[in-house]
This record gives sequence, C-alpha cells and structure tokens, in this order.
Amino acid sequence: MKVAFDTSRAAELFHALSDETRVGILEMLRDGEKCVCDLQGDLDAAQSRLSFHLKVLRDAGLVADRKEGRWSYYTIVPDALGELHDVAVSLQPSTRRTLPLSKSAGPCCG
Amino acid sequence: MKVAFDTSRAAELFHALSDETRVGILEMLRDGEKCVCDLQGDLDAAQSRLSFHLKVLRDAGLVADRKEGRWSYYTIVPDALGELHDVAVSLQPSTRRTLPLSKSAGPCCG
DNA sequence: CCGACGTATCAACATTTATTGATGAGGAAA
DNA sequence: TTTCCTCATCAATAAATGTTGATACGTCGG
Repeated sequence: MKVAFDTSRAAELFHALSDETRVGILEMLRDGEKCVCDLQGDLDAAQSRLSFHLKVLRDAGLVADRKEGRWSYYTIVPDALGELHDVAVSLQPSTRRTLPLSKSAGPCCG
Repeated sequence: MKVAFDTSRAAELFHALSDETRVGILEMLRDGEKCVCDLQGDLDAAQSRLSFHLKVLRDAGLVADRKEGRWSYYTIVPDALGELHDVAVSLQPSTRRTLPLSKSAGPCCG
C-alpha cells in the first residue's frame, strides 16, 4: 500500500512553517486578507524582515499575493493547508503496524 | 474566539520536520518500531547523521526511544502527530473571514 | 514633475543547522 | 578480559538561513 505522499514536498511545506514569525503570519491571515503593513503592525517586525518571510511562504505556495495600488495583500492558499493536513494524517502510525516484539527470532539488523 | 494554539510549539514541530531525512524517518516509523540500523539501511544515511536527526525528532517530542541490549528502538509519539494535525486544522482559514473588499472605506494601514 | 509612501530586493553580517570523521560508552559474545 | 557491535556525542567545517540597513521600483497626491 503506497502512501500518497511526496517526502520532499512535505519537507518543503514544513520548512516554510519552521519559523515562529511565519506561523504568526499564517495565524493572522486565517481571518482574511492582509496587507504587509497590517502584519507589520501586529507582529512586531521590520518591513524587510516581513517581506523576507512572506517570500518564503509564497515560494512554498502557502500564501498568495495580490497587488492593488501601492499595497500588497496576502492570503492563505487553502489547498496548501490541505496538503499539510494530509501529510499530518499520513504520518500517523498505521493501525496495521509491526508489533514491537514481533521479531522474536532475534533483534533487528538480521 | 481564541485559537487553542501555541505559535512557538507549532514552529518547533514544523522545524523538526523541515528536513527530508527526518520526514523519511517518520515515514518508516509509521509501520512500527525500528532500530537505528534498520533506518540506516533503508534511508541511505551515515550512522552519525541519522543519530543527529533522530535527536532532533526526539527533542521535539515526535519520536521516543527504547534501549534493548545494544539496540535503540524508535517509535512515533502519536500525541505529537495529533498536535501537528490540530495545528494544520487550526491554520485553515476561518469560515467567518474578513472579505477581501470589506475595507471599502479605503485601503489598509488606516 | 516632485516628494512621500508601501513594498521588494540586495549586500553584509551573524546565527543556526547539517555533514563528516573520530572518539567513547555500554552491552554481548568469545 | 578482550574484542566486537550498536549507538551517541563531539569537534571541525561547510552550508543554509535570518537580520539589518540601504537602495530601488512602482504608485499616489500635490
């Protein structure tokens, strides 16, 4: 039973979220579109720093941006969070698992 | 409505999984306990490298180890994957979200 | 056209993380 | 006891990542 699962894509998603600032950004975007200056206010981050982290999220496909006048608005990409969710589920131990002591004929490394 | 959500814990979990080797380890552990040498065989990793990544996963609480004779057996900690799952769900955009054009009185940065 | 604004990008630097090879600790077999 | 096996840890180095301040680019208001 092959797992519908791309290891490197999974790592890419996790990597994009491996920073507290970036998780904070997603938390804020949870309830709708925000421009950079909104985020800058709530998180306490310099503009270039925020821009950097937004780029990381964008490159991973977790957020999308939209330009309007001089502002950039960011939103969550729901599909990407769907992927994340699927990975979290896929990693859960399978019910049909090798029992700890099933190797009674001797230890591992046969 | 406060989100049951610890940003720094979330980042910690994601960080631990932000590496392809470590995701690969969890994939293998999905179907049961494995000793380091088992992992070493299937993933193609030097022993000290594997030990390093296992430590990262262990420090994040994602795996647990058990010593038996000269072997160390590793297993997934289901609760940690539960946390991961919860975070993935929590990050999904709320249904009650700010509409993109709800700020009709003018752009952001009030 | 000019200056202010919002944002992206860049260069330089600091910090963190990963890899490798060597060493050490504890258990097991002879 | 001696030696081998499995694994953890360390030191050194390499590579990736995050931060800061400066600069550049497009847009808007005057």
